[in-house]
Amino acid sequence: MTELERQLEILSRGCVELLPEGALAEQLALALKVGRPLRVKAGFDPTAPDIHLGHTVLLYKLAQFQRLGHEVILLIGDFTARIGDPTGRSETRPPLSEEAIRKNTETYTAQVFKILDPERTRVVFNGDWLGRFTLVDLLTLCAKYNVAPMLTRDDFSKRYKAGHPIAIHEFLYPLMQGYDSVALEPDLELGGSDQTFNLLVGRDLMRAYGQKPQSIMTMPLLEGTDGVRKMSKSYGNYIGVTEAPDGMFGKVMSLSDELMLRYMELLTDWDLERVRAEHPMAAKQRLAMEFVARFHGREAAEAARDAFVARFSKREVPDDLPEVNVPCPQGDMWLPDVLVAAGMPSKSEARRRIGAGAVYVDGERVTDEQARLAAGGTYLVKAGKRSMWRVTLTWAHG
RNA sequence: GGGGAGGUGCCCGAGCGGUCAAUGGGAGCGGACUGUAAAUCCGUCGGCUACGCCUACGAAGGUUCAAAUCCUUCCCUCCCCA
Repeated sequence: MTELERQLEILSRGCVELLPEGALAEQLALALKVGRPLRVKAGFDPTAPDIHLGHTVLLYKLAQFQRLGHEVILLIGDFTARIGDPTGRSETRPPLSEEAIRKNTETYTAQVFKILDPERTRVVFNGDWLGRFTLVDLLTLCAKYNVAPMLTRDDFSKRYKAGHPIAIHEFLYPLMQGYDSVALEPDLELGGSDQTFNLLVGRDLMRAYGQKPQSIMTMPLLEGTDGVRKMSKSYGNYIGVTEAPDGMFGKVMSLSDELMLRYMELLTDWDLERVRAEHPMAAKQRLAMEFVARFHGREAAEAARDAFVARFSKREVPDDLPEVNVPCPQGDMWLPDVLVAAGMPSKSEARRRIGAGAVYVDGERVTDEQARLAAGGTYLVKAGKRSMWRVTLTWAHG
């Protein structure tokens, strides 16, 4: 396999589209011949405070470029975030405050370098040039694009036909994003598959400004832990990169087998054929380790795995059990009251769990709703697979 | 500007004077089976030591022995015409 083939294989893994066809191969061939790395741009609007695994699909791809020696430009859309990308929206986005953007930018950049090599990443902010745009600059920019292609976009055309408002500035979003490419002159821009239109506008604008148009690589939007909808905080199906090791490990372990392969495809460079031959659980543990290590380090990953295996595979009692101290005004306490004190949302819920046979005290299943625990003792209380505490009933005068 | 429809539990969505804490589906939760997977099956899904009581059907009032269901006002969504 030649170096060109090797790079092409790594880089094209998982991606949805490479436009125009064959462009990347040509660019790579030239880059290798001349010894000049490709300049790759990817933009992120700091519209949310934290990033999740879904965002890291692009970052991982950028890291792959880096490892092959290419130049990565990470564009922070601090200016474009103020408008908000209208892509896929059925209505105008509310604008973000500068304050929120600034804060998000901080956390973003911190989290991004868990994946990217900071030494080899150029971070730029589009506020640096878009913030200085004059009206003349803007008019020049606008003169280089047409309304017609804007209206062919699915989201805009739906809104237009339905008579829903499209604010003029929403047309400006793709133009500004495209202008970023004019300002940075990348060889290739990487984006989510929902960004295809915006990325193509970048090509058109570069051409219009007399530059060599960038090629385009789009990546799929990662499915969330439900395996259906795209990963998103608002769907609650996400794995955040700042999540605690144990929680992250557990979430990965509960992915379906099929989804696990999808995550591996997009977020690792592992040989999927080989993974398929493995026991799915072993493979999943490896993936969980990989993610935890990526964001929290090797040691944390090992600890998370050990805790997981002990707790769920061997069903041992974890040693970091939450300790709960419950003041007990009498000689003993009604079990549902104890459960509520430990963290159950309500006594009704506690009684339901007892009735369902989910409650164990010191390893013994309790099915009697009227059960009471004596004050002064410490008990191992379990109320379903995810709720377990070490409860101490402290005798206290009421 | 004119006309019409509607706001119900986490979500979707029935109910249109009592038998409604409110059918059904989804999500969630628990149990069984497991690899804390998927699939499947069963159960549960406002609160309260409960064959009863309290709080709930956009908000506030009102009519009734009795209202999610009727009336009034208000708030908010959506659709059609111009």
